[in-house]
Amino acid sequence: MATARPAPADPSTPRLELDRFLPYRLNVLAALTSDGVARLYSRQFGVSIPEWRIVATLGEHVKLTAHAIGAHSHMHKTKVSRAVGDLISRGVVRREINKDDLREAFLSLTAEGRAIYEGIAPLALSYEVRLVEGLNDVERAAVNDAVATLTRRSRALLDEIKREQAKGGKQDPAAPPARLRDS
Amino acid sequence: MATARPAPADPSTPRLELDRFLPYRLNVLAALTSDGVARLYSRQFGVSIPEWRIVATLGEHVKLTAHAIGAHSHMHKTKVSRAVGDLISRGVVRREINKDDLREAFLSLTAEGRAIYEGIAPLALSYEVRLVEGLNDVERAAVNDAVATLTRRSRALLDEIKREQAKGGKQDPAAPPARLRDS
DNA sequence: CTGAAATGGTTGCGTTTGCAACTATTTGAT
DNA sequence: ATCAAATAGTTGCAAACGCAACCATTTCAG
Repeated sequence: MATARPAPADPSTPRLELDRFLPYRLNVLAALTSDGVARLYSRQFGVSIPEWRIVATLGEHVKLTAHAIGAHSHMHKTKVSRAVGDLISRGVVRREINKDDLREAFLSLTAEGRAIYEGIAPLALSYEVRLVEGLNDVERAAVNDAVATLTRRSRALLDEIKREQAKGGKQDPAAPPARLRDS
Repeated sequence: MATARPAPADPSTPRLELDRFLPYRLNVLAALTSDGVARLYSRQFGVSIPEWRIVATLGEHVKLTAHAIGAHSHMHKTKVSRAVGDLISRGVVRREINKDDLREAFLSLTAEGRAIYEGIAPLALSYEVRLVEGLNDVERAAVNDAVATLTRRSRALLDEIKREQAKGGKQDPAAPPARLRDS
């Protein structure tokens, strides 16, 4: 039975405050920026965020398998599969089976797809410019470093946690899978 | 008919690269950290991320309306409504109608809810500590500043964009609502 | 050479999501 | 005092999500 202290008022242990909590703040920030960019393109180009990620990835790399797109754009393979299917049926993306490995297929942008990419890319870039305008070069570098460092660190940390849980993780088998979705 | 230049090779316009694109990078980072923290608590406490946000918010503020929780934790009111309903039925949260305004109700943690909060909070804080370990004080301050500045800026920018679109936004009424979900 | 394991990709399914519409109550204008 | 607009919160619904299971093909071990 857990003894519930109603707020310990203990100054030694720092209290958790959601809006000082980094993962939470990062989620809010990420959502704000995504929302912003998406508003710039989704309406006039009729492209959702997952779709845009695919188009953007193919815009950079010309020809990729679905697997590679997923790896590069951090999307679940089913999400890629369905979005790609949609984009193909809308004539944005083209599929071409790899004859050397019949399991996979190379995906690329059609002319229409490239037009969409060329249309959205400047909008996306302009969003980024507007986002960091008001920062000087040093501050911009600091932002970039911060994001890079945290990403590296959080990746490592996630692996650590996974490993920890893989070891001692047979404790509470009654607990549900606990879907890890958004923030 | 859109003329699709197959990669302009124009060095004056900077090309878009997804993994240098700040909104994208922020989304990846946010997802990584969320995933990490959630793994620390979801299994042993049986609490989802939206639920944890509610518990955390109530842990700090003791007594809030659903509306206030939503505003504070950046969650859609239907998400709050359903998660709260769940938490109440599980005895984690208590609802108490405001007699001065019968539309709303004050929500607070039960003893069990507080126990969960007291259990998760240190885990969350330890995650944060591990995340920024290896950074010196200056770098930590830089991270905090960067997140704060970008959040402020992206909020302002989003408002600008909304205003722009509210004005000239009657152009393409055929475009679908374009749900703005995750990244 | 054969069969098991691995890999690329799709699909069925139950859950979660957000939007729109709704109820109930309060506020504000006339 | 009355009625329209605003606000808190819930719910129906369709879309989107991720997991697990699956098919097809390739790789690898013995």
